[in-house]
Amino acid sequence: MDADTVQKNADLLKALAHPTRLQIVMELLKGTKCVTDIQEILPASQANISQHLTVLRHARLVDFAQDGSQRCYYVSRPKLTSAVIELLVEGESVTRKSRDDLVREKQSSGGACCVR
Amino acid sequence: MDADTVQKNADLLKALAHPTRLQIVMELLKGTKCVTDIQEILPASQANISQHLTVLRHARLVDFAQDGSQRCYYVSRPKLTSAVIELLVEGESVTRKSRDDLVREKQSSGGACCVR
DNA sequence: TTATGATATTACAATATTCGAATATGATTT
DNA sequence: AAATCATATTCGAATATTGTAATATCATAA
Repeated sequence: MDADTVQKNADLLKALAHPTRLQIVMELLKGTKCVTDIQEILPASQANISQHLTVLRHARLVDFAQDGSQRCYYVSRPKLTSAVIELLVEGESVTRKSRDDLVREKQSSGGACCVR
Repeated sequence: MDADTVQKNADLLKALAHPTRLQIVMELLKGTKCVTDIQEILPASQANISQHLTVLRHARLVDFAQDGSQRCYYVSRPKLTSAVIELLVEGESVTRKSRDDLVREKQSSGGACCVR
């Protein structure tokens, strides 16, 4: 990943990294919704939801189709977002390694490790 | 996902959502490294790298094993982090839908859509 | 065309993040 | 014990994010 791509991907993650925005995306993955629909589901004001949708839109994670006075929002990169959310839901447990574990790893797998 | 889990997962994403931290994790996925090793790879100061490692550690994304005066950092949830990074590298292209697309989706898939 | 419903924008205060500079801590070597 | 290497912490200024309140826009209905 070149520096520019790293920055873009960090920005993408940042857009997802807010509880309200994460919930909005999860709801939209279930189906297209307008702002009012989202308001009925999440405990946030209309203005606030609209602001979060703007952030998600700028990150190109969601988009909308206009339907009269409503805007039907949908997830514009559903595979990416649903896969990330799946991974979060799975919730890998934390691995702890001792110095000795690292020494052993260095032995077996060639040596890409800082341990002596 | 209950409210508490949403918050925790948003925090996890936030820890990853910084270019320097994302790069640190990518480097550590290649192999355990101490702070000095990371300094030689990334364009950031010692203090700054240490600060970012603290953030990653608090998010339980990395941990270290002490080796004398060095700290060998490693990724403590490698499946989660490598899978997320894989997805970012793949880079799903953005889908754009018209109102008519949404109407059609509503027709076929039952009706979980806000469109008329 | 006035009213209303749906959504966006602006302004602003509160809070959080970021990074550099300086300093501290802890282990190892001399 | 003093010097040195590896790393962490603290402080503070700059910047960014967040939420609320108020207002604006825009489409439709009356």
